[in-house]
Amino acid sequence: MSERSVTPARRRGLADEVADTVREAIFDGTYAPGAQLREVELSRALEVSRGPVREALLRLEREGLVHTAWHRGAFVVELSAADIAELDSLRGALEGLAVSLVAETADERGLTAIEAAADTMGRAGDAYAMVRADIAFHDAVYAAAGHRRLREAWQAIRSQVHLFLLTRVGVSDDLAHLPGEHRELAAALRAGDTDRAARLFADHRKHAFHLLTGGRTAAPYPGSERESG
Amino acid sequence: MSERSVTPARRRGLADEVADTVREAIFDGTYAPGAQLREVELSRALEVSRGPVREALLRLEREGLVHTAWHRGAFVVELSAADIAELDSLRGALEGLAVSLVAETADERGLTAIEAAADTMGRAGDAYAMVRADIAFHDAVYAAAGHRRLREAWQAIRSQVHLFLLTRVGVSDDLAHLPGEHRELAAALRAGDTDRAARLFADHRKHAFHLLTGGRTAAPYPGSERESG
DNA sequence: TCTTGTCTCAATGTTAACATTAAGACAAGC
DNA sequence: GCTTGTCTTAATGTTAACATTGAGACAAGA
Repeated sequence: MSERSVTPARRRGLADEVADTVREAIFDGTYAPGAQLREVELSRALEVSRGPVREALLRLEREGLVHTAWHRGAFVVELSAADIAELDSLRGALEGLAVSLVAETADERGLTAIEAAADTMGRAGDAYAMVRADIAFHDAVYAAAGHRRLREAWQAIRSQVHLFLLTRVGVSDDLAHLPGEHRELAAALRAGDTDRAARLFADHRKHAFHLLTGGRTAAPYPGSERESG
Repeated sequence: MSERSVTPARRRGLADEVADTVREAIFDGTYAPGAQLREVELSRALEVSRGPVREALLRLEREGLVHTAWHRGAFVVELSAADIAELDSLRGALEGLAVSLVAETADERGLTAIEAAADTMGRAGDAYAMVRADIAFHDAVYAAAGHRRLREAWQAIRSQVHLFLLTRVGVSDDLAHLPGEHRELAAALRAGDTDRAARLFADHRKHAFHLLTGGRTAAPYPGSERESG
C-alpha cells in the first residue's frame, strides 16, 4: 500500500521549480494577461540565473500560457473569443477519446481516483477552489485513460483552460450544479456506458461554455457539436 | 498575388536552426532510435554553443522525437507497439475534428492546397518521398482547418508519425494505392461531405495501420474505432 | 503634416567557464 | 558469490559576462 506512494524520486531541476512558481503567479493574478515576463526580473526575484528562467518560459510557452517573440520577450497570453472556441473544440476531441478509453478499459484505481476528484469538488469552498477541483477532475479522467500522449495533449491546453476559468469565474455564481454533474459523469464512466458518458461530457462542456461566455462569444466550432448530436 | 507569399520575416534564432538540423539527422538515420544526443558533441558539430543546442533538444522533446532524463541527457525515442497504438488513436481524435472543420468551413485556398498536396504524392519517386508527401498532405488538412491549437497538437505527434513511417517503410511496397486514396479524401473534403470524409480518413488510417504493423502489433485503442463504426 | 533616418537603451540571444550529478569500475565486507 | 561503499569520469545543470536586436524618441527633410 504505502509502496504505491513512493515517488520515482527523480530530481526536478530549477527550471521546473521556476515554471511552477511563475505559473502560480499567473494564476494568482500577479502577472495579468498581456503582462511581460522579463528574464532578468524573474531571475532576480527567484534568485536563479537566466538559464533556468529561459527554460521555464519555454515550458510555459509549450503550455500555451505564454507567447514569445524574437528579441521581444515573453508575455502572458490574452485569450480572445476565438481562442476560447479553439480550446473548447479541441477539448471536445480529446475528451471524446479519453472518455471512451476510460469507459471501456479503465481499472479500479483510475475509477476510484475520478470519483475521489468528483467528491473533492463537492467540498470546495469558494469559486476558485471549485475551478481547481474542476481541473483536477478532468486530470483524473485523462490519467485513468492510460494514454500518455493524450494526457500530454491535454496538458498543452490545460493551463489555458484554467486561466480562462479563473478570469471568468464570478460572471456567474451559479456553479453549485457542477459537483452533481461531475458525480454523474463519474457514475457513467464506472458503468462503462461509453455513449452516455460521451453525451454527458459534451453537455457538460457546452453548458460551461455558454455559462462562462454568457453567449456573447463567437459560436463554438462546428466540430465541437458533432459528438453531442 | 506576390503579396501573399511575403513571409513575416521574423528572425529564427540558432535554436530553431539546430532543431531542424537534428530532426533531419534523425530522419536520415544519422541518429538511430535509442542513440544519445550529446550536447557538447552537437554543439561542436554545428559550431554553436550549448545554449541553442539545449533549447533545440527541448523543442524536439516537445515533438516527442527525443526524451530526456535528469543528468542523463537526451535520447532518440524508440517507439514501442503501445506507442504506435497511442499515436494512431490520438491521430484519429485530432483528424476527426480537423476533417469536420475543413469539410464545413474551409476556404478555397485551403482546399486547393490540400489537392495540390495530394497531387504531389502521385508524383513521388521512391517510398521515402511518398512518406514525406503523405505527411505534407495531412499538414495541408490541418492547415486548412484554421485551428491553431489543433495544428499544434498535430505537430506534437507529427514527427513521431514521420519517424514511424520511415522505420517501417519497406515492409510493404504496396503503397501505390495511397495517392488515389488521398485524392479521394481531398474530393470528399471539397464536396463538404463531412460524414463521408470522416469515414474515408478513418479507413485510410486503419488501412495504413494494419499495413505497416503487419498485424503483429497490439490492437489499436478501442477509441480509435468509434468514428468509423 | 507625414515620412524617414539616426540614436539610444533596455531586453533578449549567445557564449564559455564553473558546479553538480549519475553510471560504471573496482575493492572491501558479509 | 553477492552485496555494499567509494572513486572516477563523462555528461548535464547552472552561472555570469558578452553580442545582438528591436522599439521608441527625436530631429531633419519633403
